[in-house]
Amino acid sequence: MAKDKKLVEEITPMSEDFAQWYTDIIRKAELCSYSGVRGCMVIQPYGYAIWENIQKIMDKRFKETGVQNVSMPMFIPESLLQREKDHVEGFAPEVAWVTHGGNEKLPERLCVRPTSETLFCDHYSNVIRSYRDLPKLYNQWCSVVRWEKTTRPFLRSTEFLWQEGHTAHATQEEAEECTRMMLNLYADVCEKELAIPVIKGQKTEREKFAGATETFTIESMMHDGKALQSGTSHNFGDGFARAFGIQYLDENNEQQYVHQTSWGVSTRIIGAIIMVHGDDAGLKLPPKIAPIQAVIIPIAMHKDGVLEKTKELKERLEKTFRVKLDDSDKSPGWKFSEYEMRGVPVRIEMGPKDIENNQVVLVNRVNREKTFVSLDNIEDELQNLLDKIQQQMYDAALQNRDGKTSSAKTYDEFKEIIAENSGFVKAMWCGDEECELKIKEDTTATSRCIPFEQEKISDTCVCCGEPAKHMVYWGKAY
RNA sequence: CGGGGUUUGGCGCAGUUUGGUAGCGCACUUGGUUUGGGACCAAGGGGCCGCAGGUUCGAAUCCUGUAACCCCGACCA
Repeated sequence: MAKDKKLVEEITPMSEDFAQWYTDIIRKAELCSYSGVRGCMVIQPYGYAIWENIQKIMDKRFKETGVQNVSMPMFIPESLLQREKDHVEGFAPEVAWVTHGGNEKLPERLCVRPTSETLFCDHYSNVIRSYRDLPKLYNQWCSVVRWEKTTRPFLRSTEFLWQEGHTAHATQEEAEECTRMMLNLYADVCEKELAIPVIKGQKTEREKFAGATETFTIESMMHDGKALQSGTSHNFGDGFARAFGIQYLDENNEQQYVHQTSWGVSTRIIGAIIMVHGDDAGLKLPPKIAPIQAVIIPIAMHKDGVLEKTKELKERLEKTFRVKLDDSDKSPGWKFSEYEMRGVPVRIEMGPKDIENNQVVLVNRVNREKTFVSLDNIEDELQNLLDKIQQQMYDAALQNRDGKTSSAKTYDEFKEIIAENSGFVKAMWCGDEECELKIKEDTTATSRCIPFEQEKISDTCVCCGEPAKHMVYWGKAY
């Protein structure tokens, strides 16, 4: 259709330039815009509303597991940051420093938190005395700052919003269990609420968090086949506890070190939602987190009491759903495209013909399928359609991922797949960091994770041919 | 931090080669006609040409410096 052409002019087609498509979507849908500070973005109302919905869902789930919210300072004294060796080495290159308070030079410079392990540890060392004080299950919603070399909206910005959970436990088993539980929680939120299928697994030594004994991750695949680490959960063992002196007296009156975890999900997940679900017409938002679940478009709204009827419908539906009525004097066609671009899952058209027949038209954002439904049971029909869309989006994302996942037995095969079509490659690995590095140098692909669900592709490492220890997902990543 | 590109009303661009005081489309405002896939007519408003120096009677245009953004690599959520 000729009109469709005009529509896509404003959004670069994915197939032409995926990166430009991503930037176009963000700008056109008004998710965020650049600010006066390099790499820092203004998250606009529509983008922030998505974050708020994710927050609500996750916060509720955290609390169901006994987690409490707290707020930590945004500054970390340099000496505190340096307490744990691996941690400071990991983060020091990318921290911002505060050197002055007013006109006075500070006696010790303060780092703007890149993550808050050290603050939580310092606090825990002050408040934990007895096994009766454990576990501590804290979380905070905040922003952190990392002076990244290159930035991209949502995916990598200098300052970003996230939640960081930090827990302290009496035993290693408890900490390990918590680490896995939170990873499962993240995976469940991604799959059930955001309609993003994920692969759960463990990061290799090389890819794990600075200071952790083990890092678990959920990896998702974007529409272009690239991987995005979408959430992580770390087990710290007692490493931080030893560095910060976090000890408690156990039941036998003996001093013990606590075992800790931390886990986080950031606004990067919004980037995942955009890149997993979107298409050339714009965003597609999963109904469960869409700020607007259905938009009502009046047709010929100055005729036959259309406007009044659509207002009535809005008041009726907003008791159950997040709905918007667009009664601006833009043409209906403009509105159709606009709300598709903004990813609103369902469009409800209501015009004189519909009013005459006591019906409305529901249009599915995923496939533009139209259904005529009676006003009598509109609530049920809308709920069914939203559920259906949620499922369709998950299925489509899963299909895309599976279609771009392959396995390789030989190194030539491996290199060929990575070079031709980006995506996940399942291949065996000997466990040696040398091979990981070589693969990265040869192909730019990195180990995404050692999945919990192992398969045996072959007996030997895809790179060096030595006996294999694990099956690993490899891929190019954001 | 390396290699490449861009920067001119809100957005997208032309103008730069050959210096002469800024233009187009969309968006915006007002009025009217419209409305089932980005409507039409008419009248308006809006730009220290990224920033700082320099050359010149005169700079968006030439020279120097600098910043931001985008893409490709190295580092990360």
